[in-house]
Amino acid sequence: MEGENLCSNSTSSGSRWNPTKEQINMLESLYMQGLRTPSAEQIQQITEKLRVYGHIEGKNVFYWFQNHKARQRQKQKQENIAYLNRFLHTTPVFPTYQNVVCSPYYVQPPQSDLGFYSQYSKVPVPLPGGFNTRIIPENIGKNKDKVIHPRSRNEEFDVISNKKWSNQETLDLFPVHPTGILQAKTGSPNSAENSTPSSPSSSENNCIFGHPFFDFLCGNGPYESH
Amino acid sequence: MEGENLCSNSTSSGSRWNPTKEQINMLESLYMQGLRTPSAEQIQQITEKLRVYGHIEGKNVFYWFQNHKARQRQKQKQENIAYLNRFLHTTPVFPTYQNVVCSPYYVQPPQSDLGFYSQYSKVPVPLPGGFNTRIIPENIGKNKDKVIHPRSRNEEFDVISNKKWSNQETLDLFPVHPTGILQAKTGSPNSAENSTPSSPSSSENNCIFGHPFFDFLCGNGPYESH
DNA sequence: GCAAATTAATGATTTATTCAAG
DNA sequence: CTTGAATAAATCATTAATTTGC
Repeated sequence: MEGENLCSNSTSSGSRWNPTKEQINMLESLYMQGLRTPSAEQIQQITEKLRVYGHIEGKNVFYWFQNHKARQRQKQKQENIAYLNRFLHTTPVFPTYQNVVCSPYYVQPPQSDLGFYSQYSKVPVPLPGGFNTRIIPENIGKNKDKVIHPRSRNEEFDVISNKKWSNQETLDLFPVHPTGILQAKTGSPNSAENSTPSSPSSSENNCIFGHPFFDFLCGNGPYESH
Repeated sequence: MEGENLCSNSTSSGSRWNPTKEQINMLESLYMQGLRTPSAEQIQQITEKLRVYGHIEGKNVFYWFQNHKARQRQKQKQENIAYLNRFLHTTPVFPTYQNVVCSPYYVQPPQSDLGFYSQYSKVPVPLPGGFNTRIIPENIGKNKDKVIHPRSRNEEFDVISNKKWSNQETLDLFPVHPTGILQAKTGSPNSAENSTPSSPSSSENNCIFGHPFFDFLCGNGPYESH
């Protein structure tokens, strides 16, 4: 607990970077400030700053952000799902919002990258039940499968959506009993957490607001092929 | 104020849904949690929950999310533009980050889908400088194309070590001394240093979460936690 | 109290996507 | 339609925690 700098590789030649507490604290601090994908310049500067605490290279900083971002995202996803489940299944009343709003559950995502652009932050999020069915008003109770097509997004409102709604089986994400609490905190990294590799996602759909549902839903026919 | 339930169409036969305050509050709450494009199941459940406050159908929920998402996006876009303008025209220096970070301008993107996919929330955030170079470790210093190889990690760090990484000119993002105080740098921003659209500076923001903020930036002193 | 044996974290790589150019 | 840049997702591998037997 004392010699902090005994850091990592100072001794072990250097198999892998082993950050010191100070380094971690600072990196987390930056992350919290909103930094997500530092540019080369930023990495460089950060690295130099952190070097006073022990050996470190730019790539370590780069990887740290990559990993941290990805893992925070996973954690957040779990929490969000848990929250939603609780909401849908147990809360008769809603969090009223006036006091709440910034729900604790949703802290992470602020993705506002401070200085980066985040390529795509899509995280399909495997919804438990056979969700992702079709959301159109009409279908709201039924399901269909129609895959739409990818990439035709528009700036304003994306218009498309590609998803594959398959009817999956109900994952047990949603607890049967309302009493489930979100203790979450997964325990095993090993197992596959996201079993669904590619669930596509879609985007916002088009729906034409003037129309009574249907057309757009079902009638997605025309979309260009990219 | 009194009869909340006089909700919508109770009177007008049913021309169109007229949400009650409670319904709106709840919908917004969900939206804030990150919900963007609820699945059919979710819509169904939400609808049932909200029904206690007045007439409502699944399609209403569906449309509400569609509209709300679109409108929020528009609003955000305007704000981003406004920010950029401010940034480009007035701030010579970089927001140091220490105080800044959670920029207000960039609030929207939180997109962490609860169960939705967020297509891409790209808001490229016009980075001023010509950042966005390449951040990969290899490149971090090197330029080239040496692609490292798959799994030959023993090799030491083939190419990756960043060597040339250091010759950049120091951007003044980070104060030179770890002990620096957070008075930000205000130094000289010459280059493109900005990658962070950050906040307007407002005043207080620093210490947030228990983290030291960039000590390293400002230099509050290293301390270890735990 | 150790140190081998397990398990949990997390650093480092690889692979797949996505989108923009050409 | 092809290719390259950028990065998210998945995976691999090593280190730190912890557990367990002595």
